[in-house]
Amino acid sequence: MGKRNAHPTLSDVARIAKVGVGTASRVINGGVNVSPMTMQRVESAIRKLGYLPNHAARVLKGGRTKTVGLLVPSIADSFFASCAEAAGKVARCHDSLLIVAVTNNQSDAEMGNLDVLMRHRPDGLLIVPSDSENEALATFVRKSAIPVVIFDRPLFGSDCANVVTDNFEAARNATRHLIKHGYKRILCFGGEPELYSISERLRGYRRAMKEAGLAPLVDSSRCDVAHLAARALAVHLKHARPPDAIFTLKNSSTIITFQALQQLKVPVPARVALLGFDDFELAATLRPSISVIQQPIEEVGRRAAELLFEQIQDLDGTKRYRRVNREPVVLPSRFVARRSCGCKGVAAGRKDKLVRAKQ
Amino acid sequence: MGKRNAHPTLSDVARIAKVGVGTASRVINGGVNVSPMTMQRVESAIRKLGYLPNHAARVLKGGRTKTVGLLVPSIADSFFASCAEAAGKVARCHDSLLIVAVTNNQSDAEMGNLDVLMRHRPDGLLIVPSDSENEALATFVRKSAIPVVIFDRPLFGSDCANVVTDNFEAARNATRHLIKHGYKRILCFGGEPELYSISERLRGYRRAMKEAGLAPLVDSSRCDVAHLAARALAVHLKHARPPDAIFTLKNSSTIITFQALQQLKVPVPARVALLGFDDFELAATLRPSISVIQQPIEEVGRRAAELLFEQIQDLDGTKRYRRVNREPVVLPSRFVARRSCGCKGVAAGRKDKLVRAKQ
DNA sequence: CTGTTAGCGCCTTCAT
DNA sequence: ATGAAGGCGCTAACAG
Repeated sequence: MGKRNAHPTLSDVARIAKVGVGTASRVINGGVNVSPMTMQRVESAIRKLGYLPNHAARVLKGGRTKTVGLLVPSIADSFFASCAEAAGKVARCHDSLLIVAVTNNQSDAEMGNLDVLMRHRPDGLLIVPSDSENEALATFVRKSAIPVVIFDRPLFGSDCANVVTDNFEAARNATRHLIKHGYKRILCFGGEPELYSISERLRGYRRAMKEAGLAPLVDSSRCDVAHLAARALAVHLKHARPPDAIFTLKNSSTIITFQALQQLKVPVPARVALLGFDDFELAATLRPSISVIQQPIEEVGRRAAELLFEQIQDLDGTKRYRRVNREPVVLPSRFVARRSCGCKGVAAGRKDKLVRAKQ
Repeated sequence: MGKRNAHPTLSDVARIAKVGVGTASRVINGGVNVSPMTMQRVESAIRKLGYLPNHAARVLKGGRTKTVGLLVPSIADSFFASCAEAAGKVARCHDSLLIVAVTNNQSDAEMGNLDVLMRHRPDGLLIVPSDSENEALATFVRKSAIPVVIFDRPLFGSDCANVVTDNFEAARNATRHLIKHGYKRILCFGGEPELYSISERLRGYRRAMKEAGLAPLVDSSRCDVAHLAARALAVHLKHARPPDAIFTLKNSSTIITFQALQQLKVPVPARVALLGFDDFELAATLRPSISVIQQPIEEVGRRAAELLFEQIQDLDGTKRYRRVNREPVVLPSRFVARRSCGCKGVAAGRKDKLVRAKQ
């Protein structure tokens, strides 16, 4: 029974095949300069033993670890999950695996987990910074011996590649869209403004309002909890001059707002229009369907990973890693007009493209 | 500039601190038998160098790798993403990291990725088998030198721990619920019956129907594509005796069915009731709200990981790994009555618990 | 073509 | 309390 034995080593293989370890090594590495017959013997020994190269030993020899660290706020969040999947695909193409750590958007957890991650000597790092101004993280990244790509948010003071979406422009356009519909009192709601992406969206909103000569109306009160959000909205709605449209700054805000509106029995878009940043699976199925800004989620993950592997491969050529102080890659979002903003929405019967394929 | 240098090693630290590597080693490992002064010197050297223990070297010495392999169909799927997050939390408590590989439910990719995973010598494996009857996988698992926990689905012919939900019972109960409502022609729709969990649900449905003396009505046609599903449903609805209720076997089927019904302008539940397996974020927000069976998703991931670490720790005690041929852990699902099945749903104003917290 | 050997970074005795 | 030395599994360099 070769069952549950400790892992066989290359010298086990060599012994069984009656060759030297060097030869055995050559075989697992493509078998150059090995006679066909020897090759056969070694290969059968490998099969017989169920030999698998010990990754750690290879790493120790100074090679690539064929792992990439992924440090994101959460892996259960659909946005980051999709990014992770896309990045994982790219990694697999480079024969690499993802090592995942989560931050929950907390800077202390972030640094701690980064530390743990680094012990595994990943060939590169894919990071969504919990805080774009995290000085410690920026310093770490600057000193890092391995390539790093920051995505979804920037990291100020770091000099590495960065992939984000056009939060500002997209929000500005979306707000303009609402303005074109004739709405005057557009409430900008939800989202934590300390996150860079949110603040950019907020800035886009403000800009568009200003350009149109309208007074901005912002409520950044935490709306993580549905009933709190409902209460906050109720207050706005009872105002002497209530908002005639709401622009929500993130996925969950949009959903919570919609739920609150539904609960308050406020007709959408008749009395209040709704437009959200970030698409979600059922946005087209809700009644009314929700107009949104759709970020190229998977592309964010993919591009970030591609950029990372480009740099990793650069390292193979030159001895020392030369940092390319790239301009941030800004991926365009796309406005999806559905009904909640007052548009007629997509033609009936034409199915709307979902954000991501369910399997 | 200590910038972008290769990783400093323990002997670098020792040199700077003017001590032997042995002493330096003792310091990073808790510092027993080290004088406070030496300790200081070494610690400052560590900080100065930004030293991080090389994981690979430790592994090579024969210790734990502090990594757990996670092999799932997809990480973008909300079910597995939530499982992964929960498992990751448990792993972190054990000072371990998750190495992720995806299978896309394809057996060949599965074995290949498993191979890559194993090179990293994870301390244990968390697997969702792409196919419960995958003989190769079962054999691998049986021979595996490290603990394995299979979850979400069983793996026949493997003797390891298994965490699943009560697919059969939950489906049976749900079907009974529909029957209690008085529906006679209940269509069971969607889901690929080759997946064990789906087939169990189907079995539960059949059982309940049989017990009630009703004729089962099953349509397992692929409903991955919305318009195909719509067409299939349209056919059923045009039937001389159309179904008066639909029981969908998985998340995406439920959603697609709902969309199709909406498009066909079939009133729910008035003309056709709907009940789905698996909750989803907006199930309570759709009109009508969708009654579902809610699986304890995070608990699946958590329990699987806990079971795994139990076994990993067992290994520390005994030399050899003793396989505990555990009974499968069956986690109970919960029926959530909303309106689509004909129930009055949760009290208005009471917010429904979401499947998972958005952040 | 093939065998032998020197480390990679670390931890663990074993002396001191 | 500390330093020295062996070896974990592997690859690359060198000798045959």
